[in-house]
Amino acid sequence: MTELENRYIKAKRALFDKVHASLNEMQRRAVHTTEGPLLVIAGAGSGKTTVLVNRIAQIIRYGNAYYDESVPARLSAETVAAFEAAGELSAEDIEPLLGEFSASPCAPWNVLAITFTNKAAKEIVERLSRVFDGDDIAKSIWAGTFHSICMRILRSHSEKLGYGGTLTIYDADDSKKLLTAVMKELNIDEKQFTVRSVAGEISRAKERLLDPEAYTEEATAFREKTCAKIYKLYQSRLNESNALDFDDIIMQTVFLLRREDEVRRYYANKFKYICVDEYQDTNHAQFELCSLLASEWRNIMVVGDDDQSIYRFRGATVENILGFDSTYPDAKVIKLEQNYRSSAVILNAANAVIAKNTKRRPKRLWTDSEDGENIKIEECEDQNEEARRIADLITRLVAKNQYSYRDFAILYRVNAQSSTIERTFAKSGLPYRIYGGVRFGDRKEIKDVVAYLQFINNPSDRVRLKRIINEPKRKIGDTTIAAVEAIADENGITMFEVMCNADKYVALSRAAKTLTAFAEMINKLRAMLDGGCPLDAFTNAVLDESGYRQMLKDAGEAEKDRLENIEEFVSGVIEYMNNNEEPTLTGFLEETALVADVDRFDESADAAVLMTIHSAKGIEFPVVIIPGLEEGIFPGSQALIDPAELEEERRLAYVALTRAKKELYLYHTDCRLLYGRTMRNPASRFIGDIPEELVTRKEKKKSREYSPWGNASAEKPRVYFSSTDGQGSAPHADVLTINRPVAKPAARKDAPSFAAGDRVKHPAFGEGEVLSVKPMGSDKLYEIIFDRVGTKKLMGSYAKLTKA
DNA sequence: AGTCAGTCTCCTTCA
DNA sequence: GAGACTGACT
Repeated sequence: MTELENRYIKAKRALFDKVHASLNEMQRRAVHTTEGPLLVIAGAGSGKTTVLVNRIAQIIRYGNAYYDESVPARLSAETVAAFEAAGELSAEDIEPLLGEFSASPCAPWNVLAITFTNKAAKEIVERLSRVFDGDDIAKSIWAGTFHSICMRILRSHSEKLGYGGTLTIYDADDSKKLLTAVMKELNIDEKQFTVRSVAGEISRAKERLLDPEAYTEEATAFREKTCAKIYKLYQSRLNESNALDFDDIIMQTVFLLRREDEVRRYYANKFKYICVDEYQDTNHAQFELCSLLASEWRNIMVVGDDDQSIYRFRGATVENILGFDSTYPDAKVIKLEQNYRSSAVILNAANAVIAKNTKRRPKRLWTDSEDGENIKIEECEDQNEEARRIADLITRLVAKNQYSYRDFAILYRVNAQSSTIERTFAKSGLPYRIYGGVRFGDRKEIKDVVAYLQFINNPSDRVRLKRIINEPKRKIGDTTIAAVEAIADENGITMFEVMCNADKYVALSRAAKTLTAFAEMINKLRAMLDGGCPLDAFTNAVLDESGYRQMLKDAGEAEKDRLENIEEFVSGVIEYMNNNEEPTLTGFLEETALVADVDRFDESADAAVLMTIHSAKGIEFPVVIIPGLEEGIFPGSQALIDPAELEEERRLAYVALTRAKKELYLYHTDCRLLYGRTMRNPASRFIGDIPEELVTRKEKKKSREYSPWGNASAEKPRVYFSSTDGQGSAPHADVLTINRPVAKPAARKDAPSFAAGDRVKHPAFGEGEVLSVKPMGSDKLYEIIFDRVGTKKLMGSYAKLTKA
């Protein structure tokens, strides 16, 4: 290397260091390592997304310019002259020279970024738009979930797939329905083989890229052989309906790339740079997909944290991230261990808990930040006291103006824990939001309407046909449906074709009229669509022609919510039309299938957040509260017998602890009512793993005082905040006194009172209407239906209600 | 075909 | 303890 070249490289690197001056050393190294396989182990809160975004920006701006090999064979006369004039070139001087001849900048569409959630993909695109000051570049990179990327590939090569007509995606619910039908058809004993377990088995087979034939070959035990039979029929039923389940989307893409070498070469050449987020959550099929896509350029970067692998139960294999450097022996490994999120105390506690795992890459997070508050551990009598203490804590800290409600997150192991907490919060008027539960797209009415659209779009879809054929009621019962299906199978045609010609089949004579009427309606709607009817008008036509809307209207008050949801769905269609230049029904349906929820999680509301630890991954909160730290709950009961399961629970605990920025509160109880049973469990081993010097324990009140009714299941405590004067309607007068919160939420003696029918406003829940008022001592319990969040019960003196 | 009562199940979850 | 599901009855 000549003297000049050395000076050139030095100047070049100075430039890149300057561009990324805000990053730390390791982050910068990750951003600059653009060539070859790269594994980035990104600890919790270590700036993973920042690295990902900056690295993609670096690639698009400068290609492989950082690298020595990218020194031009001969520096141009211009550069040589520049060096001669300046002696040493500064960072600024080198930039214009760089782009011209040494770097090979990379077109954005040659970059592929794969994530697990739409939210993560969206965040990458948004942050890139900010870097490039506009959408154009950010929108042209291929960024998306595994499933959306695969659908994009599958769609472009549908002719090679062997599916005829329009593809349909079956969600977990549809798949289970089909599976139930298949198992019934094969006379499988439902006691011995639950749909749930068989669905899991097939899902795992697909994750391991075993098609029915390959799976059958592997099957030895009776159980596997039975599953093989089911899998075979299930898969052929999917094919008949032109349907893919979620696992198919990945598996069929891998098969396509393996089978069609020119397709593989096309994508592998196209994607010069590949980034995979949350690599610890990938399964075998996803691993294989990445390998195939990276097979030409081998510029594959994977980011993840083996300590945060918490999806083993859905097929993720930590081995992918643990073994990345043996899959790619030339891989560079960079660890991001500086944490920018949590206090030192929180971080040390998390380190101590995770250190007990054996299957992990050794690492230790560190931080520059201060020690911070000790971790508080509280022991309670039962889940009711636990919930009350949590409510008190939040109320107290908010009253001190230390935090707002939105700064608190209550993270639990199982959803069943949420109900007690929710009830307690509602009673004290403490604003909260629950994440999880029934999603918009999972609601029956939405699934029904989507099924109509799916069926019109793809009339071979049997599962959706069965869903809508008698909804609203058309007097087409199970017997008729079974007859139609049998005829379709015999003649190798679709059920819909049978229905169109129902009058020609003797077996259907009785139902022929209703069947043809249904078929005509579908054909009419199909014609509207083909005639270019806009999607929103079309959706409305479907709702009217099918009688679905009328059915809900007729039900009146009982189905008011559903009717509203349907109208919201139509708004969703309009939104899709506004966001897409060429809106199509197929496009809309695919988006609905792959985008779980239009984030209905209102981040702006000032309310405490309730969610499972799993759904909290990737989010941070100033104060994290973890209830239920008991053996058998967290770690869960299965973990007590299975060491691998225990390691997963430990990782889950690590994720939970590292969500906290400033303060951490851990709760455990002596006895707990869960799933209708009262249990007594010792405190979680994870509590014991935290070094004592980081902990402040809060003494339990003497149990005699706290539990006058003894066994929690013996008598249910009712209302604790029943009145401000102690004369309430609680079962025991002393209960009321003793259970009064240590620091009560600010009760308002002057609280305005409302009557049923009044419109009221709540700081967190928004506006609503009072449904009923029950006097409780000197206070009132309101049942209010809020416009946005539904019905809540609130105590008048605690809830900050105003007239709307 | 629809309703009601008894039965069963229950971890975590994204596409 | 709650919700989903099943099966018998009308």
